[in-house]
This record gives sequence, C-alpha cells and structure tokens, in this order.
Amino acid sequence: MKNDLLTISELAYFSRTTRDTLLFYDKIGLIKPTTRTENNYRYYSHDKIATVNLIRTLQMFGMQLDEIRGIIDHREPKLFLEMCKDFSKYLDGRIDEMQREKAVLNTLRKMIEDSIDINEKEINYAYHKAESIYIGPRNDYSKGKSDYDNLIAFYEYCRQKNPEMNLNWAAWGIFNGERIKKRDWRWPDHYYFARPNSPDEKPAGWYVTAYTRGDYSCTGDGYERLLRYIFANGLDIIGNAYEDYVLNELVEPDPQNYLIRISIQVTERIPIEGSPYLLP
Amino acid sequence: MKNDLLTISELAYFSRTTRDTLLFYDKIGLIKPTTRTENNYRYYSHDKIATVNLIRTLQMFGMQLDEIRGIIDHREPKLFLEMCKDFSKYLDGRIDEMQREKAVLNTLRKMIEDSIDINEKEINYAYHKAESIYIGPRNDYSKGKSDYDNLIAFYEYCRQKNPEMNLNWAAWGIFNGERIKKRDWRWPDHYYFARPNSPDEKPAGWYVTAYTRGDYSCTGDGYERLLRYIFANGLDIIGNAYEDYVLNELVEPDPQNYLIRISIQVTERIPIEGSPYLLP
DNA sequence: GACCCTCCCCTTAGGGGAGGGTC
DNA sequence: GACCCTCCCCTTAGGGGAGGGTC
Repeated sequence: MKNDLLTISELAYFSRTTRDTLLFYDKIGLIKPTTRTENNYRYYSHDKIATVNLIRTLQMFGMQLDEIRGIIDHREPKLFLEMCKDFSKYLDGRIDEMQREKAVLNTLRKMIEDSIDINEKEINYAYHKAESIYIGPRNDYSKGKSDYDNLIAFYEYCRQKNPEMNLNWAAWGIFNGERIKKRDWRWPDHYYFARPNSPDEKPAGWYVTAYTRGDYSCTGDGYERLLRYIFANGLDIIGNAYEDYVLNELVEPDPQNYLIRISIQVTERIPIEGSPYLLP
Repeated sequence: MKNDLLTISELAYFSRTTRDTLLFYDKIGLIKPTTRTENNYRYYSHDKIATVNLIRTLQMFGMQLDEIRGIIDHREPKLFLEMCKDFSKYLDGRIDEMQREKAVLNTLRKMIEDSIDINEKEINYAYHKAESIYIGPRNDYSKGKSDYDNLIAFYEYCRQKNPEMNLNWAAWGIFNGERIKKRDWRWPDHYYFARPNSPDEKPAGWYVTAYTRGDYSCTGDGYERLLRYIFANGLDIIGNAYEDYVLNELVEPDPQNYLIRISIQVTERIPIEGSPYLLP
C-alpha cells in the first residue's frame, strides 16, 4: 500500500472478488485504476471498493456489464427505486412459479412412487378427489394434422396464456367418455398438465383405473379391460378418460417399458345387500 | 418426411427447439440422426422428440450437457426420484432466500423513500418497533486491523453460517452506547444486515435519530447534535447506536452526498405536567 | 422457393497458465 | 518469496452468417 492506495490484490480482497476480475474490469473499461506507476503497476483508491459492490448488486438485478457501464456514472435514488420495484416484481413471479414447479414435481413423484408396486393387470375402482389441472384447447385433427401438431399447438397456447409457465413436463391426454364408449381412443381430445391453482379441474368422483405398458399408441388393451370391468360391474361412463404417462421418456430409455395410467370417470356403484362393495 | 422419419427442421419444430441446437447436439454426440442419406441429410425417428424433452428437463434440473450425455442412457425411476428430491430441496432453498431478498429490498426501498423529504438538521425522537437483524461478531481492531478487514471478516462469518445468504447489500454498523457517551464513534463494534427471521434484533424502544451527509467517516457532526439533544432533554443513552447507510454507493456517485442515519436507543421521556411530550 | 449441408466466427464473464519483471 | 505485468488460450450452449448443393 502506498499513499493510501490499494494494489490490485488488496482491492480484490477488500471487495471480495478476484484479481482476474479486476484485470478484466480494467480491460473493458469498467473500473480503471486510479493511477499506474511507471512500471505499470495498478493502484486503486479506497472508493473503488464501493464500485465493485455496486457492480455486484447490479449484476444481481440481472444486468450485464455492458448496461452497468452505462449506468454506473448516472446513479440516483429514483433510478434505484425503479430497479428495486422491477426486481421485486421479478422475484414475486419467480417465487410463484417455483412453488408451482414444486407442486408439479411432487405430483410426478407421487405418481411414479405409486406405480412401483402396482399389479399391472388389476383394475382399481375408487373415489378420486378433485385435482387442479390446466386443459388445452380442443385438438384439431383435420387436414392431416397429427397429434404432434396438436401438442405443439397446446404448448403454444400455454405459452401465450402464461409466458412464465414451465413447459418441460410431459403433457397428458383427455378423451371424451362418449368416444371411449365407441372404442375410439386413438387420439386425445385435449392435452393437459398437472398444475396447482389452475382454472380447470379433473372433477371429484368415482373412477376406474388401469395401467398399460408400452408406448403411447398401445393403450387399446387397457381400455378393453376397463370396458369389460365397467360392463361386468353394471357401471356407466359419465365423464372423461384421463391418460397419465407415468413412466415416460424421463425415466425409461425403452418406449416398450413406458407405463400409462388410464382413469375413466364412472357412476357410483350402489352397494347391494350382502355383496362386497368392491369386486375382488 | 420419408419412411416416417423427420428432417432436422421437423424435429426442431416438434420438440420446440431450433435447427441450430440439433446441429450442435449432433456435433457433440448428444443426439445423432437415426440415419443420414448419401447427400448427408439428417433424418430422425419420432422418439427423438422425447429425447429432446428429456434433455430440456434435465437442463432445468441444473445439469450440463456433459452430465446429461452420461445419464441419458442410464435412465431409471429411482434415479429420477432422487433428482426430483434434490431439485425440490433446491427450490425450497431458493424460494426461502428470494423471500428474504424481497424483504431486504423493501427495507432498503422504504429507507430511501423516507429519506427523500427529511429535514437533515432535525432530530427525531420516537418509539421504534423491534426489527429482525443479523449481527456479526465483535470487531477486532488490534494489530493494525482496519474497518475493511473487519468487514471482510463479517462477510466471511456470514458466508460460513449461512452459505445461501446474499451478501451484496451494504452492511451497517452498531456502536456500543457507552462508547458514544465517551465520544468515540470512529469504528463500529459490530456490522449488521437487515434480515428477516434472524436470531438477533434491534430492540424495541425509544430512539433519537439524526442524519448526516458525507462519507462513512463524517458522522461526528451527527453524533454531536444527538448528544446535545439528549442532554438538553434530560434523556440517557441506554442501548446501542445504529448507523444505516441510507444513500450509499448504490444510489450516489459522489461520496460527499452519502446520507447516513444514526439512531441511538435512549430512555423514555416522562411527560411533565403542562409541557409538550416532544420538543418542537 | 424452401430446405439441407459444411465451415467459420461470435457471445458472457471471467479462469488458468506461461514467461518475465518488481517490493 | 510474494506480488506485479502482458500475452494467449479456454469454458457453455448455442446463434448467425457465407457459400454451395438438393426436394
């Protein structure tokens, strides 16, 4: 230290950064040394510590060094208050979205965990609580449009309605119950995401559930078993069918091992005197 | 489309990415085309759509492409559940920290806003509610250690106790009241941060507050005015002095314009019959 | 005309040396 | 011996052309 000036390493220490960073800031003209001696050594005044702090804070607000260079000599309280407000709003949005992501993650997790000890051939008949979901527009298969085209349209729809939305989770399918009765389960009528606090819901009620193994076009076997069960037990389809892709590309390299869960909303079974409420 | 294979642009469309990205993935061997024709055109099978989705999801979990390449052929439910748990924990931590950041931001904002229409020469005597703050260890000025050294030690202390903590906000100073009585206000005894849900607090009680303008070494004038006020009004110092750097390097290019707020905890004034409770 | 290919250069914010001089 | 300097190369995940061939 000479004349109360700091060497480059001292400044790095006091401003909790590295010598390399300061060399870089010098190079791009963001923080120039207060003076350079004849042997080219850099010396900095103490107030550069504050400048480094300022830069770090502005970086935290999401600014690039280029912008920061523009702003650094035009600081003023009003501007800072504006940035605070913006950043606060940004934090609100991120917090909100992260909370949603967590909820979706837990849904996925529970679904996978539940699937580990299922009996694949068993049909389940049970009451389901309502679930908040996000339903896309009705799919359009005219003019040779494929299910992929519809998936793209669904993602596009989500992005427009809700730009913050995380679109990386697999979308699932909804099939109108009337179509299932006609044994037409090739393509879903809607795509949907699990998503808390959404305007839509999968309604509460009684559902029959089956699992099928294989890729997304191999659901026929599951539907056949469900229809047989429904018929044998005097039930009736009164809502939609939901396909959830439980084990999918996220966890299974081989499409032949994908696991799909199909749930169809049906009538409540009226208990009959002397007979068990649920079939074995 | 030929033989049910996708061209590179079709795959890009269906997997909501760009042609450039797929060229890049081919180059680094992350997704190779299913086949290449003699003229070097790339053709992809449909299941590559799932692969792109997988990559995007793993990226969201914070993975680099290098790691992803290692994992992509070893997918399995257990591994995915692990990653879900890790990511969920990470989200919890980030949400928590962002909420704290927001609160700190609001404190800063309120302080700056409050300072806009103050009368700089006025002394304020008022009851303050308790505030949650984060206090560092006692500063050590032996062996020529500077206040900067102590600030570094404070930051280091914070980082060790709480690695997630955001350290970019200005730290403020605490001065023992007994030292203030002896007119020794050169260096703070502790540094502290505003921080909600901290173990420490600035206690509730009666405080006298003054503002001073100038850099961090120009606080003498403020303390002198406060001591005169305290004496003139028959008050006594019964707690610490807190220096808050209201307008600092974040908002003011010129250190001569920094604004510092000094609050000292004092006795409650007993109202005297016929006299106003507060001095003008 | 729209789509495909292969080079090749560019971006952010520094980090990591090598080779040589200075407190 | 610890610190300083100036080159120079490297990193991530692609984006943006140029120049030439193909559906």
